[in-house]
Amino acid sequence: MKIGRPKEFEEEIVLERAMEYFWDKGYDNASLAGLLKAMGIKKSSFYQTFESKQKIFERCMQRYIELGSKEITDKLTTQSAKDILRAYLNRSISEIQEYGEVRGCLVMNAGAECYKKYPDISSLVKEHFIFFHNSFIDLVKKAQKEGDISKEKSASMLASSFMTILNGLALMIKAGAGEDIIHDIQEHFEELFKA
Amino acid sequence: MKIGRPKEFEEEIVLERAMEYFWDKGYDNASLAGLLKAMGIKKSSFYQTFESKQKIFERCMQRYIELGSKEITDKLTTQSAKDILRAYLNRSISEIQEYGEVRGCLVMNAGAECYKKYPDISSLVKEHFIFFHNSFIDLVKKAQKEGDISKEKSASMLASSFMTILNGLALMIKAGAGEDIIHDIQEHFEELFKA
DNA sequence: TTATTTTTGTACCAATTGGTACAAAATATA
DNA sequence: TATATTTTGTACCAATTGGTACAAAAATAA
Repeated sequence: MKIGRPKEFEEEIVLERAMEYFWDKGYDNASLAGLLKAMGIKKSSFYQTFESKQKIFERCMQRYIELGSKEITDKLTTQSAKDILRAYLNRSISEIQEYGEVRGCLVMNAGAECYKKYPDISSLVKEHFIFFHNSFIDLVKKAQKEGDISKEKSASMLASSFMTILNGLALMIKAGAGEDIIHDIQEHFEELFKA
Repeated sequence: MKIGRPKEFEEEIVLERAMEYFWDKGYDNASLAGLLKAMGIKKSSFYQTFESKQKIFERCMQRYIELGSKEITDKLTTQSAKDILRAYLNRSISEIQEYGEVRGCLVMNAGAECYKKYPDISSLVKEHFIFFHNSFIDLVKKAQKEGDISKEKSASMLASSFMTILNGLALMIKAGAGEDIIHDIQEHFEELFKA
């Protein structure tokens, strides 16, 4: 067995708790104190295991993407690609309806927040951004192949537009958009992604 | 004449300097020290004239909207409504091309940043949000009347979509979107707002 | 049991935050 | 000139920030 005093927590579990906390609060507004409380570990354990606030945040973004990718591949066995795209849009909407809050995308939020302030995080976000974009291109292409989205528009353009709408909607809701405007956006989505 | 020692600055001027600073930095990330430096006044003058960081920020949002509205009415004498809409979209794009930075909309940024953290600012943003939306509805209706946008889609839906794209684009650029994706969004705009 | 290794708890730290207190300076009125 | 009024400059403040130091605790290996 491993020598020395054993860890009293599982790294993966407390990492995902940190991820949820960062997702709620963003980067700067996530205080170390709150983070430790959310993770259920003490400061010394935190710094020994995760090195710094920035380092664990970067790991949280990575974990966020891993979990998201896994979710898509899982859903693809039972849902159409277009339904998955629609589900992304409806996520912010049901969040606000059920919990009264919107979180948006952890990584894209970090992109906006850390822009011009934390270059390391920003460039990591930029890498992830490309991954997101490619994932959406794949989904659009699949939906086009399945006949649910017209093949007249390019998959790249539709993926870009979709990401823009997705992130724009979350921001709009945070800024105070009500049911009527949310409905407008849904209509816009159906119009853009018609067969 | 007014009794007592005279002010060494003009309130309106330093207010607009504060507005620019907040526009660059956001709310939390705008430090009092930086704000004072940008405004060119001392702490005591600041607190006597503007009361608090939050109060001056609220005044900055108000000023931002006043200046924006004035800009639109000015442009409407020489430009078509559709060109003004297009100019909004191109603003973020030329910002990134010329200065290498994107600021987005001061008020909408505040909406995202202050969401669930500063209820007073959030509810003020919500008020302004409605004003923005109505302004865009007016512009769309005008463009429809001028024959530059199809009358088949509702003005409200187009205004909502436009705001979403506008704010989504700024966020996308901050998160690392490159020229190709920006081009995709421009294409999407022209497609959505065709005659 | 003793020595070694690792984790955990607590106390501490310098820097920064927005905001206040108060005296000094600059003006108008009497 | 003396007094009232307002602005400005400086010193200060408590609270919070992310991060470090170090001893106590808990395990294995000898």
